[in-house]
Amino acid sequence: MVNRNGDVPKSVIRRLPVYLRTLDILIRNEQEIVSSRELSEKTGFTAEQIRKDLTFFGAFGTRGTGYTVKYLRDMILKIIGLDERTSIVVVGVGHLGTALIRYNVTKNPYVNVVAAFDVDPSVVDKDILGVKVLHISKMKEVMKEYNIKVAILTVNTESAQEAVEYIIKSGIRVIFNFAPVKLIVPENVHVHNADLSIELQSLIYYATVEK
Amino acid sequence: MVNRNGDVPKSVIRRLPVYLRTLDILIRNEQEIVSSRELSEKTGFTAEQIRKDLTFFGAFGTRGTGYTVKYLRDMILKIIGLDERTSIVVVGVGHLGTALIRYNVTKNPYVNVVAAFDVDPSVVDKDILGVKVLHISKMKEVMKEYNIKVAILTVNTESAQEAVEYIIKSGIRVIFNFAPVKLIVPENVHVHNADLSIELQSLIYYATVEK
DNA sequence: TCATGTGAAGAGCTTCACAGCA
DNA sequence: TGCTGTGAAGCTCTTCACATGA
Repeated sequence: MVNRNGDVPKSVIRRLPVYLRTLDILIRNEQEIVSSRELSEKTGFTAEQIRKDLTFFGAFGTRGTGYTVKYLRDMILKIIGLDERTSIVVVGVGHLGTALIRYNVTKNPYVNVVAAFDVDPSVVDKDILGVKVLHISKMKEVMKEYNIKVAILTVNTESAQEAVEYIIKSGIRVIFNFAPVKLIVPENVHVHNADLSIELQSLIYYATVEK
Repeated sequence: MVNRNGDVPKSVIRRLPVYLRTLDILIRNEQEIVSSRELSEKTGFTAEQIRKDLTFFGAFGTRGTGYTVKYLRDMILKIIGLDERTSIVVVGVGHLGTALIRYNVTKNPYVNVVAAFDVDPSVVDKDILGVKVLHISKMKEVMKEYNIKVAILTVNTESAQEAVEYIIKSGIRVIFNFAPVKLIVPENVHVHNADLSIELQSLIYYATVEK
C-alpha cells in the first residue's frame, strides 16, 4: 500500500512532516475527514500539490469525500519511517547543541534524543532534560543499544570533520550538520546542512531588494 | 556593474554566501586569483553553475585566468547588500534565541545582532555577549536608531503571531522564523522558515530508504 | 591555450485541466 | 455533485557544449 521506491522528489519529502503536524492538530480537534483543500489552507501548499505528493506513495483518499485523518497520519508515519521509538543523538553540547536538545525533547513528538556526545570533560556526564552527555568514544556502544537514525552535529568548525569520522564509524548514515563546513563523507552517507550564518546572509538580499 | 533586478533564482541567492565564505578563506591565505573549477572543489557546486550564478549580476572574471578573489568578494557583498554594519535583532530569548545570539555574534562576520527582545521580566535587561535584551514594546525605537534588516524569531508557538505583529509594525520586512507555525504576514514581508522538527523528521526518511 | 560567459538542451518540480469514482 | 487521482503542459533551475576573448 505504501510505495517507497526512489523516484520521489526531495521537495515532497520535505512537505510530508508539515502534513503530519497538521493532521495531528486535526486529530486533537477530533476531526475525522479532511480534504486536500482544507490541508492547503492550513499548510500554505496548493491542494493539487498535496494530492500529487500523496499519490507518489499510494491512493489514500476517497473521491467525493476526502481523506480519513487518522489513516492518512498513519500512512505518512509509515512513509517517513517514524515510530514511537525513532532515536537520534546530538554530537557537540555547546550552547546550540544544548538548545536543540531541549527544543527537540519538548517539541518533537516523534523523535527522541537518546544521548548526547562531547569531548569536553566539563560537559561529559551532565544531564539535559534526561539526556545524558557521554564521551564521543562511547558512540558505537550507544549505537548498538539503540537503532540511531540521525546524528545532529553541533560541534565547532574545527572539530566537525573529526566528529563525522566517529559518527560514520558508529554506523549512522544521516547527519544534520550545523557546523559551517562542507563535510567530506562517503557516497552512502546523507548530509543535510543547516548553516545558519549562510541562511541569514542570503536573507539580507531580500531585505535590500524590492519584492 | 552589479545588476540586481528581480529575475534571479532563489537557489542562486542561497549559494552566494557560500562563495563569500570560501573567498574570505582564500583572502586569509593571501590567494589572489581563483578559477570556477577551484571554487567548485571547495564549495561542492559545479563550476558551470558558479559561473552562471555570477553572470546573473555581471561579468566579473577574466577569460583564460579566473576571478580576482578580493574583487569578486566585494561584488558579492554588494549583490547581497552586506556591509560592516548590517543589523538584525533576535525576538524571543529562550534557549534557542540565546544560542543563536551567541552563535551569530561569534561566527558571522557580516551580520550584527544589535538587540534582542522578549516579554519575560526575568530576561529583560539581561546582556548576552554585549547584546542587550529589551522589552518587545521597544522594538520600534531600536528600529529608528538602527536600520534593522532581519528579525530572527525564536519565541514559542503560541506567541509567534503576536510577535510578528510587533516586528511588522516596527517596519522590518524579513523574518527568519524558528517557530513551528505558518506565520500570517502581508505580501511585502518575506518569511524564511527554519523548522527544525520538520527538517529532522524529513531526514528520518533518508535514514530508512536506501540511497 | 585556458578559463569565462552563454544560448540551447535537459531534468526536476509545479500547475493545469479533466477523467474517474463515491 | 464533489473531491480525488493523474496525464499533459508549463515553469524553474541545472547541465551541456561551445563561442569568446585574455
